[in-house]
Amino acid sequence: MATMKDVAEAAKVSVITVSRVINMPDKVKPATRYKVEQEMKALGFTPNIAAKNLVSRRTGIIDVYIPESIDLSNPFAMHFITGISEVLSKQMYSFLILRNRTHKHLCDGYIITGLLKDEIDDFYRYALENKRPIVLFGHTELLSVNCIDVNNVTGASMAVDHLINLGHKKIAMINVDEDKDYTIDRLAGYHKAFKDNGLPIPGNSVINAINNTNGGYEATLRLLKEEKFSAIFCATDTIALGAIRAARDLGKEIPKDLSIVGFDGLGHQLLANPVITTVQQPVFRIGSMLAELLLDQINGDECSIKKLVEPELLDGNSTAVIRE
Amino acid sequence: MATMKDVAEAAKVSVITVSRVINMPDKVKPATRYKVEQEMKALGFTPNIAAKNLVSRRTGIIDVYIPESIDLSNPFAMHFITGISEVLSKQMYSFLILRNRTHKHLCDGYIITGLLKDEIDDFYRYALENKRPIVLFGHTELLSVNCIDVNNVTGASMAVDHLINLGHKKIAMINVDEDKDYTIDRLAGYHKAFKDNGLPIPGNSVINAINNTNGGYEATLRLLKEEKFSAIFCATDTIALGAIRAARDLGKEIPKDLSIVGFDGLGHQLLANPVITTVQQPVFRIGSMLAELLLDQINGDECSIKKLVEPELLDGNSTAVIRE
DNA sequence: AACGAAAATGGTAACGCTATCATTCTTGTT
DNA sequence: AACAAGAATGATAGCGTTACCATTTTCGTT
Repeated sequence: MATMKDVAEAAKVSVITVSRVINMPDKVKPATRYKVEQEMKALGFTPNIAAKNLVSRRTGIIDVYIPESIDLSNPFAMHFITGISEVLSKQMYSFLILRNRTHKHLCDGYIITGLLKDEIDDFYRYALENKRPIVLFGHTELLSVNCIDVNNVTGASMAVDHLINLGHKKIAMINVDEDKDYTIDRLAGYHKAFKDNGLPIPGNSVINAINNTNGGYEATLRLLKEEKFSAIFCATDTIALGAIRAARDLGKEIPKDLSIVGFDGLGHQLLANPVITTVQQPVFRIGSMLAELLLDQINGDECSIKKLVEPELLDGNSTAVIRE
Repeated sequence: MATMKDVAEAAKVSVITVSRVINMPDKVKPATRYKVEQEMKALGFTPNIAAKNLVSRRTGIIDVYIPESIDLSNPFAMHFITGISEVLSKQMYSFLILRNRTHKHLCDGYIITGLLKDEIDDFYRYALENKRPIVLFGHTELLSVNCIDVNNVTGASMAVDHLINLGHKKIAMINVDEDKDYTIDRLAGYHKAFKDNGLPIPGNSVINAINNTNGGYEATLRLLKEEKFSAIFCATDTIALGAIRAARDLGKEIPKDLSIVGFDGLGHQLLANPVITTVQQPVFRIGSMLAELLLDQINGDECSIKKLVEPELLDGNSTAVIRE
């Protein structure tokens, strides 16, 4: 493997000039630069990342924390990771997907997602100690943690708006049974839609469930036993899946007898029946934005960004105009 | 950040002894080892990977080549990557997903997938030059390339067997229009099933298609125009999706009028109707096996392994007993 | 107690790169 | 032609680890 020394000898310059051709080409006279570049090509020179990292005190690795509760095999997670990967690999960074917080490891920065408030605080302290920047998919008030989140409030309100526009008034919500920002915000969006449309916020219409298909299934059974709802807004697509199964088991046809909207945009609904109407999070874009933000921070940009991106309503066929 | 020197001073030993505690603990007297370990904990010492890599001439990075033609967002790809990630991160290796072959980059080894025969040859030459091991998801006769592949022959024959057992005799196949090992093998498996069941291999029953839903759609229209088939074996689930749409557009009910089997196991068919009967590849396991094999090779094991893993038939409801 | 072999430990030089400061070469101005 | 100021280049040290060889310690044997 050719080193800078080899290139330097071949081009009859010093190693440091070769280094400059790579890192600050403007500082090298065009003629010298050309000669060096020719020799680099001829020798098939590739810089040794380990050496570079050693001297610049970097590892070249970004830790991506995704808790085990998030299924990596769903397209939602994958798009996110692909977005990150796209940006990082261009900058010769590589990344490690870590599944639990105890797996501590030296890296240049963290992309974290899906953690609870106090977990983020822990992380923040740990990262501050090591002077490593953090970016977060989500939201926190902690300084020097750049965040990007989907606007869960407007997202949820779009979903419920859609139902209201179809004539629904008795709209229930199945929320996720966890104290996270997104659950609070989606609930707020649910309320907002009623308010925006000049409707009273219904009582006894929100029920909590564990975020899996079973949770959605059972919540729906409970929900439809007591009150008569014509539509359900599910805080996640996974819950919506369970809701649809439960409704069918109760003999209801979807969307004729019951409209259902989800949230997330799991994708791959190719042969699904019904295709769930859902609020899609642009996770690919969020992943790449977070990676860019993190690299900026690593390179010394002291910006503090708390950004919300707007999701999009994907109309499927799990919703219909209410029957009179 | 604490270095070995700090630990050495604190424990009143030399740096090299600290190094030995980490890399060859047996060579250090228990009392010394204990003292060093205590100090490592107290100082929160983590070895500097860059320095380790520099001196041991490694990069700590594995390049994973997945051609752009493979959609990273499908669960199939994701399980594969997760399998790789699981193994590598335990050994403090990290990985880069590369999407085209021109993106050449120094690494400790390659995991490659989805390449054509001559592309593998190219790769092989390049990797040999750099003395970097390769493992392949697929098959090749090249020495020192360890391969793991799904047994596409038995997989395809399982699928067709299943149809034959349901009473089907006029079984068509839609194969992928590419000259890859898996297409050849799945075709061979199709033939094998007839032979195993003592049936004659039908003529004019195999048609090629581009590997996407449109390809499957159009191939099915062509197929059903001429001959009367009661079942179709699709070489991929993606083609099967298109086939189902085409059949429906021709007014056929599935599985009543036409049985369809796919191959791959894309997953996430939660609300799908029908759920495609398919041959599932254990991609997670293949990913982790490949990663382990590669690490073994990097550590000097000169083993040559060409292994086939057996896929599994997942029964959905896109197949039914033939109507008389 | 003296000796030798084996175990345990240490000193020093790399690994390939960049930072820092020093030196040489250009160029424009008087 | 002389000079200053800036551009271009170079010499050297050091990043944190391991490899190699040298030295010291330990322990059983005579």
